Amino acid sequence: MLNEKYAPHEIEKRWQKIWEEKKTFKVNNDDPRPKSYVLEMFPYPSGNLHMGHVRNYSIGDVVARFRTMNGFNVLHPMGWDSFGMPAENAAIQHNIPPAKWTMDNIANMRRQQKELGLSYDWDREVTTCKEDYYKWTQWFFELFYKRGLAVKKESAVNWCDTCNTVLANEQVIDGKCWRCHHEVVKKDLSQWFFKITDYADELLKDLSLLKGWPERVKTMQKNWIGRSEGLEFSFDCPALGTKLPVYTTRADTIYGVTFVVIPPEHPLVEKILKDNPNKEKLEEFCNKVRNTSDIERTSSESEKLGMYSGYDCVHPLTGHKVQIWITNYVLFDYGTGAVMGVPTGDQRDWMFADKYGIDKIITLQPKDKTLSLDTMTCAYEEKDGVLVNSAQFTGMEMHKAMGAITDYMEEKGLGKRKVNYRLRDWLISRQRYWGAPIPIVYCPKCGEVLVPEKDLPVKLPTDVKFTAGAKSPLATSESFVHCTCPKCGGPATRETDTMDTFLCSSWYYLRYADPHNDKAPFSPEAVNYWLPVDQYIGGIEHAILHLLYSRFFIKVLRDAGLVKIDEPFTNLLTQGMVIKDGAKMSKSLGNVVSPEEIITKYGADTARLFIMFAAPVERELEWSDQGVEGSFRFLNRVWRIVAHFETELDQHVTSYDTSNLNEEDKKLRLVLHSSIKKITEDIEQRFNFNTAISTMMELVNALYNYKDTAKTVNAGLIYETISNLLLVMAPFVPHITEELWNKVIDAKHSVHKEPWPKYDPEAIKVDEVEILVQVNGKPKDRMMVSTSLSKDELGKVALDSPTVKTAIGDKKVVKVIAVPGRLVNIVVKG
RNA sequence: GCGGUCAUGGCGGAACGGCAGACGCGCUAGCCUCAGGAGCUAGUGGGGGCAACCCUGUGGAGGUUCAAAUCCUCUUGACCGCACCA
Repeated sequence: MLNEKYAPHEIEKRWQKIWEEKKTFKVNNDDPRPKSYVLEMFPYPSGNLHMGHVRNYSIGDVVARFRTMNGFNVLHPMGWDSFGMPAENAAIQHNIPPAKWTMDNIANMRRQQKELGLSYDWDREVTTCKEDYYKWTQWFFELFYKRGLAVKKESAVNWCDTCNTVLANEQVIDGKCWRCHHEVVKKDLSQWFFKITDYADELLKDLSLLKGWPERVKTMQKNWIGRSEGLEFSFDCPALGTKLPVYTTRADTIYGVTFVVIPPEHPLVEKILKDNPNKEKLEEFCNKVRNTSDIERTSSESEKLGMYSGYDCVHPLTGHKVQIWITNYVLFDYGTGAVMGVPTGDQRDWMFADKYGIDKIITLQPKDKTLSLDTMTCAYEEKDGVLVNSAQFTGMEMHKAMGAITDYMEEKGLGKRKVNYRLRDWLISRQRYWGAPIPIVYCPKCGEVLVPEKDLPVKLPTDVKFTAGAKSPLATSESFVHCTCPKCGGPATRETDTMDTFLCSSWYYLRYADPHNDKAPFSPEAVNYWLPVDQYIGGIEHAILHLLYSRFFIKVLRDAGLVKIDEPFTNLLTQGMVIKDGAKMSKSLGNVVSPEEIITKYGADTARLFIMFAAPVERELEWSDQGVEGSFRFLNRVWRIVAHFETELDQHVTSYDTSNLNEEDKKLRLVLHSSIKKITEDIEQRFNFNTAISTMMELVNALYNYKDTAKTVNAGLIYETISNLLLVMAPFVPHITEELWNKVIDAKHSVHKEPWPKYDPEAIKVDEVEILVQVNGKPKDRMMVSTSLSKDELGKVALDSPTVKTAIGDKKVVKVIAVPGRLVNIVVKG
């Protein structure tokens, strides 16, 4: 006998225990069913789950359970991206060891996840800060190193003073640190880089393979990689005894060059300064520019400043003198680090020339107009025009001229075509403690040496001071720093930096395939079976960072023969944020709703249902306490209607005569089968979980309606309806459905192991349908007609309607459009 | 500046080019109840009408179409990404 009242807490605790004991969601690598890999981005163990997590995992859980019910062997794992700064900050502030802080948080968050009833195979849990994981992260570093893709190089890098570490380009948002939001400064340091730029072209090109990714994410990656085609050529600088190479995408404006600009970082500056009469002032200027913050320096709004170097170079085509200027508006690490200045073709150059009185030459103008320096007030930056003052290219259309001039320069050996990328190499060193140590040893004799594979992992020491300042805390551990050289056996020191945590997360989805392997990061059989991830689900904030790094990793691993795939994630679903009162939930705004609080009040099923119902997955979800009540009310309605029909259900009438149904039965059966169809399509094809749920609500409403209107209860139909209702609801609200299934349908088998229901096409066929009759597009009448009518017959019936006749009056019927099953539109004139 | 997304009742949101507002929240009225912050029933875009009904309506202006929230052009606003990348 069912309880009269729905009591979520008792039900949920009980079933969670049973699922855990029976290992209901355990998955095997050898299973005859087709595989499906459903993955949610693993969390950083910050301490507590927030609503964003709940949304992420609820979506993943619905997809995973739906696929299981549809006959797939589904891999649905969970783990912890557990290296990172917050653990270290806890150590500094509260004197708690980072490992303890992290593991405590993991335990708490895992408990919260279990309270949500998520269908993870917990036996496959991975934790990136554990030795059995970071051993392989280090192993991958070595793989990259051996393939020449991990290199140490000196360069101006992003430095966050608050976090005391360097950052990758991708981790600098608007000139600020992605974690602490403090301003990032440039520092010249020797750091480890992964050469992601070697794969720039493929990372761009293969975006076209990702048909299951949102356009938005692909566009963001495309822009981030930023491929551009242009011409690289050099200006001769006889006075400095060297050449000055520049890069341009506007070869057509080459005859308009009147100066060349270089940044203070440019190697030529040293030569310029030597014996320069203006040395002091130039040096002062260079230092001033170098000390400007990065945001200021790279903002398009900041003033363009420069100083004439005192040296000129020679235009390769005209032989004219071209002044060399040192400026603050050129990026040293893009292209050749020097740029040609064309005042009439580029607004920045125009303003710069105006300010410092540099010559301007018009070399491009509109087809139907002649430009003059006397009347021009800004550069001509239009995307069409004709060349003037450009020797043999004068009169040529600009796009044609771009090619022609480039060809000419190549023929004469003056320059060559060049492709440049905005993407920079991935800086992976971090001067932090809580990360995987870089497995490198520095030997006075042998230089840079890899730690042999058999000695991995290089373990994190525990005898460190966290207040090391600009150096990694690892440097404070004597026992860690001093070692012997693996090559010569002499005394050596270890690299004290750790790896960016994004490296740990670039391969975790591979480890789930084979999580306990201690011989290799994974076996080829396991990854070949499970990978690629069929459905990846996570926040848009990783559009570039994690998703780009992971794609890069897979390409390198593929080239190393470790995997056979080109891309890690076939389909990507980017969920929207959970907000409240129009703003992101945050402690400082005081608008945080904690998942635990909701689970305590209504249970996990309500929380999951509401979060799936309140908004389409990709859009922002506005949290509404009243909305949650509505979801809870719905589950209560389900419970009561099942309880109401318990007597009929107990008879287990699993079949009935469908050819002899009364009106109420027919109606309910139609709603049932069209609901199954709609819900299946909503989940499978479009991820329209919100409308899938509204369809379930309609089905429940139909059941209530049946209860009130049916003169007799058809026990077979009720059994069919309620068992199917529980099945389609199961992925969304696993506890209540399991309980009801167990009590009234099948006490022996889990609802979550049942096959997904199929609708009966016969049941959704109707003999008669209501169609709308329009006259000139305006609704005039509606009528029940047989579905077997042809278009012509439909038109005739419509024209016969008295209402329609009145509406037509004495006007002339011009055309009749009939759409079977929908409407007839009669076009009249006069 | 470049690239992208979006705009529908009081609110969250539905709607293969085919009856706009499904479903839910909120609100109103009624029933049930000692009571209700429980449950049930009905109503709920705006304007008009006693009424059957009529007019109007998807940010704005045009266009395509028998038919437009949906397609096209322009425009306004909001949000997001990149941004001195030569």
